[in-house]
Amino acid sequence: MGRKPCCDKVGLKRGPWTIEEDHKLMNFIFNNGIPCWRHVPKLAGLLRCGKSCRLRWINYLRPDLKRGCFTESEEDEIIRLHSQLGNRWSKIASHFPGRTDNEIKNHWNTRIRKKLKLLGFDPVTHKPVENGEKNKQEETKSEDVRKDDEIQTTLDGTETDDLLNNYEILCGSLDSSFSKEESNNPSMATQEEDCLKQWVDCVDSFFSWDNFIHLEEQIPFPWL
DNA sequence: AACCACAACAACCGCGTCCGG
DNA sequence: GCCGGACGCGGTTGTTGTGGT
Repeated sequence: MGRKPCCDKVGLKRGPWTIEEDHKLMNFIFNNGIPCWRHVPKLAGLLRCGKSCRLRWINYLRPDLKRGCFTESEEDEIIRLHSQLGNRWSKIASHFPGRTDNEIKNHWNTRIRKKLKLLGFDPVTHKPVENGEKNKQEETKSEDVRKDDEIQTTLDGTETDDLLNNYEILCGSLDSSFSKEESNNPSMATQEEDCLKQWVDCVDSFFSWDNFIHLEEQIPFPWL
């Protein structure tokens, strides 16, 4: 029963990636593309499994990643998409160029879910929590959590009722098509440009580019 | 200054799906 | 159509950072 592990784990490194490992992986992918993740670690000289390399590349090293906090409008769209798609993070992420499913999932679990709960909505169904159920939940809350909730009931001075209204308006427009919005979005090109700039700034400060040999000649970047 | 609790994020794990043989 | 390998996804865990006591 069960699947074979994706790789022989003996002797493989785990945990946080070092700069040197990132460097090796990036250098390899820039020079060779991604032939087969299973072979990448060996060819790149890394003691990692292919899955780990893939994850690192997708979630952290990819040039088109947009790092930084989620904007309010991004959060709103995440909520809206989640109400439509559920926990299909990759599908949700596909609507946010430069954002990864992991990033969105983490943001949902750490912030948005709490926000919805505080507003009295079930983050799974996106429906208002029943009063009885809510009361039951309230009873089981610790004193500390309740205090926390009291503070949070007004966010930035906005009354909870207003927030509820906003949320309902948000969810009320579920029919609008995303692809249509995207295609009509004039800021999309500048967003991509910003992503690239951000990434270059980020990598610049992170690595010594002297270590890359004639990078511009070797990287098959589509924009070069 | 030291400790603790919590939040945020990175990374791992296991399963489902896809695809080529 | 079946099988097995590889990839992708979503849930979960681990690690690090930060604020409070």
